[in-house]
Amino acid sequence: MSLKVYNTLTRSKETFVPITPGKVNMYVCGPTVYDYIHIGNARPAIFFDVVRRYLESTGYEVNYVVNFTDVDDKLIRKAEQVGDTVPEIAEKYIAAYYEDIESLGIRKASVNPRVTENIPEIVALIQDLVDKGYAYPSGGDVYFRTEKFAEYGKLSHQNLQELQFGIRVEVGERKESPQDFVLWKGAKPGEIHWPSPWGDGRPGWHIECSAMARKYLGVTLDIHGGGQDLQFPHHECEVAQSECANGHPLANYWMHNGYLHIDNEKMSKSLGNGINVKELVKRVKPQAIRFLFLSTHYRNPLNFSEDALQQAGNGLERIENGVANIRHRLQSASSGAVDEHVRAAVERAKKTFRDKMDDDFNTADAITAVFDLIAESNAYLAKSEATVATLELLLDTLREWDGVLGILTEPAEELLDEEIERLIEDRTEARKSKNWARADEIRDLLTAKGILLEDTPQGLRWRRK
RNA sequence: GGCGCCAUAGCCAAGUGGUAAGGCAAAGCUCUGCAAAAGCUCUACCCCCAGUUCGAAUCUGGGUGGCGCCUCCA
Repeated sequence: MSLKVYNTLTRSKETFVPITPGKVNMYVCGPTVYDYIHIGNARPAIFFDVVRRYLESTGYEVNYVVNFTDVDDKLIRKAEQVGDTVPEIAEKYIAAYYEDIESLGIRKASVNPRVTENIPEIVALIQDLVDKGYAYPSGGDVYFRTEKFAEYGKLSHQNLQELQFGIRVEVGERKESPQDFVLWKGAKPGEIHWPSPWGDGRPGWHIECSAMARKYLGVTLDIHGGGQDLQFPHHECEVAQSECANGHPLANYWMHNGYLHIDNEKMSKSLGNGINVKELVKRVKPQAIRFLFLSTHYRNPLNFSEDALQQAGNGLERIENGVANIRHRLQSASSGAVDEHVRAAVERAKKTFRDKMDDDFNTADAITAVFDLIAESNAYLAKSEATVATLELLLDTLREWDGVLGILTEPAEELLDEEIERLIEDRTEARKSKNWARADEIRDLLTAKGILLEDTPQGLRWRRK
């Protein structure tokens, strides 16, 4: 089975065929760095990280570009509020962004281009559009002449005539038509600005992605991703700009992840229900967050709640226990061939995992393959004999999957302090002499310290709870 | 006004024509000195009504309820 991707452009699942065999160019809209990222930002970050990892795991070389919008109204406002410059604000939140994505196990993109470092490319692109008659300067701004692009609306499936303008945002006075959008904004006095043929100013929001996508990945991308909320107007405008300038499709596959709600409400600043990644990872295991996000299909809305988080954490623990069970058994396993029943189960599970991921990245179903294999593994572990080869096969498989999902932590070899070591030994002695009272006393003592003791047929083991 | 999404067990959630995956939680059992881990068992008139079909959670029509976008939210 080959990879199928749901394409927003055609509203259907299509077989994925990259432009260059073996390579994938992927562009995902990144954050506007005026604040810490919240869990709504984390959803696409995690999901597209998984897309990238999966593509790589199947042999593709992925060139993954995520931009930073490091100058815009929000940054300018923030800078005014706190008395810093726009670049200072950007620097601060870009650093925070890197910390946050790392804490969530999100790998860095191949490139993270910034708007402010690509002004010449942006100006050149606007100039190109002006020259071709798709854009016009007006009062220091430059606007895109939307009705000149007949295909405008093809991505979000909107009809230009049916759109109602000015519902949410006021229509600018300098526009020829209300549906036109800004490519270059003339600077107000004192604002950060760059020179351009139309006067000092800064790029509009949409143009940056068109310019950077072209610069770093070429005129046509294999995959362009982002949150559903970007579909219109942002991505629609990108399509218009890029396709008018380049004469080629901007992207072959458009992928949009669904919204994230909090307690069944849309997450928004006005409701004050936003949750910072930084805050969250302090009290919740990052892997549990990934697990939660990946247990719902990416195009469906995801409701984020404490309850859901707790459930995800419990589910994850089952997988972690399964892995720990294998590791522990490894110490007492014998040499010998791989168990045939397990080998067959591994093959089955691998096929399921791959088929499900190939089906438009159905991570929710792929995770069931993980649970199935954990169940097989636990059953095998219950047998009196276990071979190292079999256990290694199980671990390798789980590791391979985790290379895609990123939901497991490799436990560091941790040493206990001497006092605890001594207590554990005392307890072992107490148990030998059937001094249950003393044994339980020590168990309770250690439990209070967050250390859980488990007596298994293969001997004692402990873990942190 | 236009475009679109969602509704499946107590909770989360796959499945989009062949008779309801998986996880969490709860309960019971097995194993166990105790505990943990694990295993087993158990839980669904798929929002409603009508239609198409040999067969519908799945397709069509009509409802009900919730939600989103319509020019600077991921």
